[in-house]
Amino acid sequence: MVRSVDSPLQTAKAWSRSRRRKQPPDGDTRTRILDAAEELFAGGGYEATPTARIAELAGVPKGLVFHYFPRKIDVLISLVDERTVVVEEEVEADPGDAAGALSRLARRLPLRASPAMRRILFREADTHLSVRERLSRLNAEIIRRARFALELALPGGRGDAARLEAAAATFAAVLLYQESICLLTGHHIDPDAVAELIANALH
Amino acid sequence: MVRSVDSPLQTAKAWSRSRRRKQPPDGDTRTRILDAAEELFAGGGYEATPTARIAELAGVPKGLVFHYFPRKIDVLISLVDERTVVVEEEVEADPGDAAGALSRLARRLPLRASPAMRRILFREADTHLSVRERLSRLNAEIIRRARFALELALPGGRGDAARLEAAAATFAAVLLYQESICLLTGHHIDPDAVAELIANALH
Amino acid sequence: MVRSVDSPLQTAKAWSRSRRRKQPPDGDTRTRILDAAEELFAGGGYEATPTARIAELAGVPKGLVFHYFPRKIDVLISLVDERTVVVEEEVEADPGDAAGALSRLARRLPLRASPAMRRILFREADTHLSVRERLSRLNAEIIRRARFALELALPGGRGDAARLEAAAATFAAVLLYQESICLLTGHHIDPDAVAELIANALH
Amino acid sequence: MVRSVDSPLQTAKAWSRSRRRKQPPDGDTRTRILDAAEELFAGGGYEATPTARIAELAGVPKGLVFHYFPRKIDVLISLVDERTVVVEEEVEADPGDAAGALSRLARRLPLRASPAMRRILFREADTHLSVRERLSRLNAEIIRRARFALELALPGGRGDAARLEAAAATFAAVLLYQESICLLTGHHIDPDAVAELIANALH
DNA sequence: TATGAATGAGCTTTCATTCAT
DNA sequence: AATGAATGAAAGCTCATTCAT
Repeated sequence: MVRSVDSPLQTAKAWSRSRRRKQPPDGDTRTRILDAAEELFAGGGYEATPTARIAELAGVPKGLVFHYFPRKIDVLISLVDERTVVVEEEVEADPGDAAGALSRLARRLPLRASPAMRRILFREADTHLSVRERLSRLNAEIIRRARFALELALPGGRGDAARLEAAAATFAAVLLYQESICLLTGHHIDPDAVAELIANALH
Repeated sequence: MVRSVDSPLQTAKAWSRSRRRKQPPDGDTRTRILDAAEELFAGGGYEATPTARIAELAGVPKGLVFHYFPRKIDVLISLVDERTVVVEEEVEADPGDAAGALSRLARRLPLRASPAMRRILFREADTHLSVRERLSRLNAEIIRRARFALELALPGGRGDAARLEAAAATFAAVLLYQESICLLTGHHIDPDAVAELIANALH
Repeated sequence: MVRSVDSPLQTAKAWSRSRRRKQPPDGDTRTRILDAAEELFAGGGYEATPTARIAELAGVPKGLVFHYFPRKIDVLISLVDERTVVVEEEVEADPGDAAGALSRLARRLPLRASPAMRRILFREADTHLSVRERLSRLNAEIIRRARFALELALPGGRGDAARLEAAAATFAAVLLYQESICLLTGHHIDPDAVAELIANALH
Repeated sequence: MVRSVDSPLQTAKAWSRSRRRKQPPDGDTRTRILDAAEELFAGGGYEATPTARIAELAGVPKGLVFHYFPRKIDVLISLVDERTVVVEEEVEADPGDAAGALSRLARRLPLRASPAMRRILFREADTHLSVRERLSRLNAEIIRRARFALELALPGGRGDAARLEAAAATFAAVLLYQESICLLTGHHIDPDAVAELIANALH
């Protein structure tokens, strides 16, 4: 069964609840290590997190972490690899309602990842290539979908391609960073309002 | 279109040239240490940069770094404190031209900081409170100015306050993170296009 | 007069010989570290002894010291905690012979500790609270025993309580510091002579 | 004018009051450095006191300390040399009253030194030879005087020489360390009571 | 005499990683 | 798979001492 991500605004608590239901009671050792790393990387950052604390939080001996993940960076790589899935599937169009389509995109990012993993994805993007690539694909996918939604709603002008591209990229940027912005500056942005805004802008 | 020297997109080299001309000669050892730290923090991140490498790049003995900055974090704090100035001054209004005003805001962020310092500001926001606060103030100032520019151009509707706020916040988010997005994902966003987009959206 | 093996004046070499025979084999790495620390702390003092030299003398890598003792001070604390036992048990009285009882107390301090540990106990008393507390308890115990020995030998006067207390405290002070005095000033004090002296004084 | 030390129990506050009266308002630079060192060495110990903190407390630049005292150890040496004077002068005898003579000795140690300096003398005895020597001389002088006081009061037996020596040494040990004992263990010893005790013991 | 920047050796401590069991 | 002791390189930081001014 697929982990659904109903909204980028889903809380961390709700996420872990939904995950825990589908897994063995405490999860196997490898999973517990990744769980611990996810929490710690999201909280204090990859560099500032010693492997010893990962092991401690996971409740496993220190040496075991290196049994599953030969180098520390492999924990991060595995985390991103296994716990951030960029969903690249086709979506049905809705010719009449660009704002609605964007709004849906905002509420359901093409990304299966916990809030913690989203944070890691943004924060550790320059720690390792694999993280950056994942983020890049996510960004591209959001842009692709936003462009698709907007194209249908537009009469199809000529020089409008550039504006459309800018609109899609803007929408992606806001979606990706609204969470970080809110965490860092306390300033909340309503994705639906942005969706409507962008859709309006192209009329 | 040509990027002016004042643009946030000016190169690192151009920045340091312009700064050196006007900074007081406050003993260049401390300055060299900060220069080195600025470069290294921007490149590899605060946590991943040993003080020894800062000293090495600055061409000073290791101990001297701690003469000026008792703790490593003080280097970061001083850097942000002294090299990122959020400009909070009044700007002239231009009632007729919201897009132009936003465009000008994009080209001339209310922030005096080198590209490297901007990178540090965004990247190390959760490393220390002082960085987060500076970023927060910058974000608030951009929103304030964007709101101001848009207000004048609007007929002055009733329930439009929320839309206006969302537009301003969106604009700020994109401006702040366009540079990071570009670096991380390679996807470039044209600030002028975003300015026009946002302005259009509110008509 | 021959110093018995139980005497506080037994040599360091004799002590370690006797200990090694009966100590449980509790992983000898930790023990070797403590042995080395005991020797070095006694010789040059806690502050003047680098952990690196402890490791070196113990024949273990530097990092291992911190595996067992997270902070340097923990080595001292553990040393005092595990290697200085203040014996607080009841002793049989000897009503007729106060001098003899004191003499026995002098020869057999209510303290199980090597000469080196005794030195550390006295020298590092203001380095850490735990050391001071141990020394305090030792002092109190000697006083308690001395008072007990003297009480029996006294006819049981009225205002003699104060004199008795002073005598006991004096005896304790001399016993505790005779070793230090001898080391520092070269002046030797015979505990037996002091015992006889104090006993006589109360008649 | 000579600094009088009326009693080993004179408080630190009283001492500094009496000294300040006879000196120029803040004392010259060298004096201020020694004052600061005296306070810090007494408080935290020689090894644990950085020269920088001495300078700071003295209110002089760091470099100046090394102008007056080329090596850190010279501060300690000068302190002991100049601020602990062992008084080796003849005293009038009082044939009838051994207890009184000892009591007077206790109240007026043959040592001109502040309480802080006394603490330094005992604590840093194995830090440097010159300190140890000073302590040794002080001990010897106390013993000499105690012996002198006791000799007169005794009938003058033959084998009593050893007992007399032990008594004198005991008295010295208690006097020297009563202050330390009190500080470390909180156990107070009344010098007068000890004086009477020792005097009684030899009858 | 006064000053504080400069120097570098050495300190405590951290940590990724290895390894024997 | 599991365990935690072992390892040593390197980190942040301290500090006595020097030196140019």
